[in-house]
Amino acid sequence: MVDRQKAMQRIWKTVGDIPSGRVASYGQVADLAGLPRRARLVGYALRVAPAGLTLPWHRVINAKGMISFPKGTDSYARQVERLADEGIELIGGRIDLTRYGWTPSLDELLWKPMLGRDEG
DNA sequence: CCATTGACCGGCT
DNA sequence: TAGCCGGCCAATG
Repeated sequence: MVDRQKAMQRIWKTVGDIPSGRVASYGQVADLAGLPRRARLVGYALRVAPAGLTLPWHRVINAKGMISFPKGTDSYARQVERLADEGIELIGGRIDLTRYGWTPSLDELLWKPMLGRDEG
């Protein structure tokens, strides 16, 4: 249906739509990008993303609410720090999805501005 | 072409 | 919380 390249572009766009202070799972990003069951492709797309493309990759975590990089790696540390900068903290290595999980409204799905939204 | 390896997911124990 | 399993899809040897 969708070319791999096109699919990845959709993924990059969707990731770019995740508001600051919120997180989305790989599966959720795939779903919002119109690519159900393609969570793994999201991970791949982020990995091969062009260096010139600045994406909020740190806002993408796995469905368990945990960072998918092995703990102790530099990547893991960077992600934790970036999340902390946005007020997102880990408790027991996990992020509270009910609190920080991105729940895009219909408006957000239709017109996709990069306006930050106030958070509770 | 088969096997292995991922920035994954959901269900079950 | 932690582990195992089957499903999923793309890249690599």
